[in-house]
Amino acid sequence: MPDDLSTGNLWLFDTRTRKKQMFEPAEPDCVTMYVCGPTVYDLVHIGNARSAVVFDTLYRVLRHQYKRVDYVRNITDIDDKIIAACERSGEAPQSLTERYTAAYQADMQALGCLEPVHTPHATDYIEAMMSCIERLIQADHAYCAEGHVLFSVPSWPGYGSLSRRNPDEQLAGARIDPAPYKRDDKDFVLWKPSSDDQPGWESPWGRGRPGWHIECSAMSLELLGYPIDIHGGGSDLVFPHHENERAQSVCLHSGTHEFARFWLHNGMLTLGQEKMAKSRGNIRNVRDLLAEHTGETLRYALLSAHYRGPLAFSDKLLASSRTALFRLYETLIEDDRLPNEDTSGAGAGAVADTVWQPLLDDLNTPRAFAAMNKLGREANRNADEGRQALQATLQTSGRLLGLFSHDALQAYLHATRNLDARVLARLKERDKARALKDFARSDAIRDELIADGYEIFDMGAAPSRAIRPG
RNA sequence: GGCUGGGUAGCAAAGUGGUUAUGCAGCGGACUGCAACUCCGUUUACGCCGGUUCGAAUCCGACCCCAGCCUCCA
Repeated sequence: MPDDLSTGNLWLFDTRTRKKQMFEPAEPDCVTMYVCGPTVYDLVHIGNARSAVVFDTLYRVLRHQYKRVDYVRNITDIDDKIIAACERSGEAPQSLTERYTAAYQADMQALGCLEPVHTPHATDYIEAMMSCIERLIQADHAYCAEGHVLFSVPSWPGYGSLSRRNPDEQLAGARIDPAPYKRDDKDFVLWKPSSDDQPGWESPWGRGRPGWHIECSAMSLELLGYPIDIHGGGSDLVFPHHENERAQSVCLHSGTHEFARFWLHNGMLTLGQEKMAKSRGNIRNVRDLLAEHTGETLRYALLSAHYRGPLAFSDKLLASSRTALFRLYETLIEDDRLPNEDTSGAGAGAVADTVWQPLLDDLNTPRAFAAMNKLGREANRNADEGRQALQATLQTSGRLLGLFSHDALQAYLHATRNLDARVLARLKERDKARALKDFARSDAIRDELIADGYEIFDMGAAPSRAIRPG
């Protein structure tokens, strides 16, 4: 257990060493982080979003601590699944990938994710990939066979140490038929031939397209250099994707210099008892969820568990997240006004130490949330001076986690306070009836408004109010 | 079969040798004409069996169960 938390250092759990380690960038004040983004052949589901939200939160924490954070999240826009989707629908690949890239970016923005510093599209880096492949061939880590270029797994003894697998002990049977042109069953594709009707690029090995793993090696090298500080992604990418990516990248650098100083992996969302996955048909896509919930509700739900563990996703979770979040909104909103902000929009207070410390401890968002809830309660308990300071601290702390954005608060304010004339009139009527102690009448009006989805608040001597939390 | 993680109250989820996690839900109270909101209090816990210890949910050992990866996957 890190004793040095009090020193203000960030500790992160590294998949490769299976240890929580103190993080420091290789270059002081400049952090490089690469996170695997989506393959854009469909709308993303909430499980995909978890990865984006988790690493966005880490990005925010890093930005809070370091002057510069070069954060890259790629878009895979060349892939067999894209080709298959186009064959089914008849749509051109570029049109399909552009559509789903835009959808992804809109969805992630709705979830409060900041735009990464770079969002490279794989198809813009084909040259870089070919150059990597060429170098791997020259270094005898790759070979050509029947229009394919394959990475030779036995050529690098370090293979398997990220995912802690002994390649020889993996279940050999019941998999895809081992391609006859592979020297070793474990070898994987760097470049594969494309038929005339498939997307492809001319290369020294014929017209073809890159394998999945080489994309990330090439783009991270191109944009962030070598090595990088942090490589992130879902835990289902550890093997084979990150294992392969690491093998390629390390073999491009003499086979001895480590590629990523920290490997971070977020856990899976489960729906019922199973992992949420397209292949199981149990997905909830972000687009549909956003029709029923705010982006911040989804974000709160996704961050309510520690990023490395599984999270049981359900409508109940969303409902409780929404209630909890709206309660915090009400704590921040005073007299139907948004809280004060400084010019940067960061919020007027400082981040609470009780929120910050858990984040430094391997991004413990549940503990940070617990601290925020305590701040909120403390603020509600305080009538005056203390209240404002606590509100400011709460707001700034939430902002750090990508919550309480100006837009979200304003939208909430608008949605809950924007009462039509009929409702206002009924409220007034009810206040009048109450003043006359005509409670049968006042309660009838209240029941009517509640039936319409309003919550009624009596304010003592002041006029009563209604909001509609939706 | 190999490799990872898990099993904490109604639900979700932190914590990890002795001290309230937290949120939602429930219950009781204050407030209220009654409610709601808010606040205060509070009921349900640490898979099973042993062991170590003054003390274990937390450490050790065995066992049971669950999930993920080994094939595209966040």
